[in-house]
Amino acid sequence: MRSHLCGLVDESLTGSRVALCGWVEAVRHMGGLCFLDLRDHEGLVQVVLEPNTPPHALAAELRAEDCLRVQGVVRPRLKINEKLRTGRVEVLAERLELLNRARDLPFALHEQPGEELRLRYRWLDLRRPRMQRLLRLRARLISALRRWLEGRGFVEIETPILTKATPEGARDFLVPARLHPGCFYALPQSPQLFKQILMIAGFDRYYQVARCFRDEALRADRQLEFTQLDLELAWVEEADVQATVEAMVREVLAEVAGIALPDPFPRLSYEEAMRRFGSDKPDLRVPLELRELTALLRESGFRPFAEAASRPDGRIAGLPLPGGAALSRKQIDGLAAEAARHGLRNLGWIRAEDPARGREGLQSPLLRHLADGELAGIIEAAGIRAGDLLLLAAGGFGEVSQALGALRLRAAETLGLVAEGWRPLWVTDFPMFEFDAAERRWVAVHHPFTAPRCEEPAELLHNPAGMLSRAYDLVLNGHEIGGGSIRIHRPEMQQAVFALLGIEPEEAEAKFGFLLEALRHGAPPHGGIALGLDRIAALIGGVDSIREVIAFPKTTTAQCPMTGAPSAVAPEQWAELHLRPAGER
RNA sequence: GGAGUGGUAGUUCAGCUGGUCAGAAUACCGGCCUGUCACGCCGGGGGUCGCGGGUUCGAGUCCCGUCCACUCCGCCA
Repeated sequence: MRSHLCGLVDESLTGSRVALCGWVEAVRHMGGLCFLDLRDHEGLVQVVLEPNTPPHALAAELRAEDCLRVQGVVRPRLKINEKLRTGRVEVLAERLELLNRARDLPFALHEQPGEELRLRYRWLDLRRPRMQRLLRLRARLISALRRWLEGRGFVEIETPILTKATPEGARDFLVPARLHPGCFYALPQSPQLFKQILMIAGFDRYYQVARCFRDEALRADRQLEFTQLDLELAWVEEADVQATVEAMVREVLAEVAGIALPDPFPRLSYEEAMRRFGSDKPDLRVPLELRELTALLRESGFRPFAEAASRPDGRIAGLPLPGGAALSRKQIDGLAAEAARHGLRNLGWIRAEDPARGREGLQSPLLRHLADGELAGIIEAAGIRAGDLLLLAAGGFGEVSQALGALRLRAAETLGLVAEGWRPLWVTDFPMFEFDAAERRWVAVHHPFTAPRCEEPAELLHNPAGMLSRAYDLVLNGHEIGGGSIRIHRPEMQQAVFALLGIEPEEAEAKFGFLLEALRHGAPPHGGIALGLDRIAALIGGVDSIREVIAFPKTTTAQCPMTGAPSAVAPEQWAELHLRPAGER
């Protein structure tokens, strides 16, 4: 009612009698006149009380954030303040009704309190125009996605929240099963297996706005529970899924946020992404690229370079920063610290005053270690010009790539090189497995249900290290907003993957028997994707944290300042669930 | 599990190498103000300096521990 009426109050109603509800944003007195700013979600509506009218007595008692109903006549305003968006409408009040009195608030709505306070008093925080905008944007996004999918034959099917624990992947949230002592349900990390079952069940275009749960550390872009747009299609290959998702994302983001995305999205292999950008989710708004120096420095007289270049997995790479010579020593140290955070102990750099003068035109702690030819080769290979700075890293491929990838982003920000706009891309050709050195076994890069790039299980078993998968990630401006794959639809291949992951046949039957059995009943080829709705909403809303687009998020210690969750429960509840508090026997 | 930054009035913050450092703005309370819109002017109240311990003649300040918030690494199939 409030929004409805407020929405109707505009200048076209001049002279009309209206009733509207809202919070009193501010009360101002000027002689016998009183001005109230009544706030709806769009902004402020001004209410005027003239001297000595009955409502005035009440108005004198009002304070900010009281809840009020006003009846009166809309009249032309005398002044307008475009900057503050107030004074758009003036209502001469005939009757004021105080619906609910507000006590002093812990913070004024125009103030900028810390995040903990905002979360504790989330009902106040959410009243503010910024949060109204973000949550309404999120709602429009989800609504538009649903409409798009519904229009193309996708069926939304709900899958269980209480389900079965999965052995791999993230840590599960477990729910004790009262009716089955010692047994637990798990909250889903994703509806992955259910949607594959739905493909086998003949729902060949499924989607779900699905809440997912992972008991892992929280971050600006990670919450314990988050929302995926989960999709799956039968009888498809990579290009089909990608074309569908691309069209959906392109059309929906244009509709809800006026964002124009390229058609088609560029594709980049995982290998090329790591080589050129040092990341599997490169931000293409940044015009910087890594340069390969490994071969050039294989014979270097500088031991660290020669050693790194001779390692089988070694890499020496440079990151040229145009105009980077202007960076201060302190700023370079800051970049080195960033590299250290990503596991790179020594960051080399060469500052190019005038590379045409050879060694004389360069500044670097490395100068005395490198021969003239090497220096010239590096400058040439990296494309260094006067005024540039070259960052250098040597070591293992992953370590060097990741560190320079992080520096690429950091330096671009420092140098103001991040372009405006929206740059999506697909990252494809991921490896099927990577070797976990600590646990000395293969682990799935995507997940164990992802199809490999081969037809026969024997091929996979013969070459797990070199096998690529049929997975793909969707990246937007350096953020992974979705990941998916073509799935395994033959039980023999699924068993081969389980075997490579060290899951014994009996274990596989116990944990995934239902999937293997379903695959044996004529499973069609299928594939899909899951998009991170929180991340997409945050991106198009222009905010840095998904907490800003979640109504009631958790803090980084996984607590809710508003409700106090999680909290202790009574001993009777422990007993009922066949549990004992830690420490008791 | 690890690293970093922060925690001082309701709120946002200042407070240097330990010694009038208990401060500002805003909010709140009282008074004044006939077109205000973060109104303005005058006056007033308000703090366990996150918590615990230590060093010192003396700690908001230094040290140790701890809790909380945020960022990052690990982790997130």
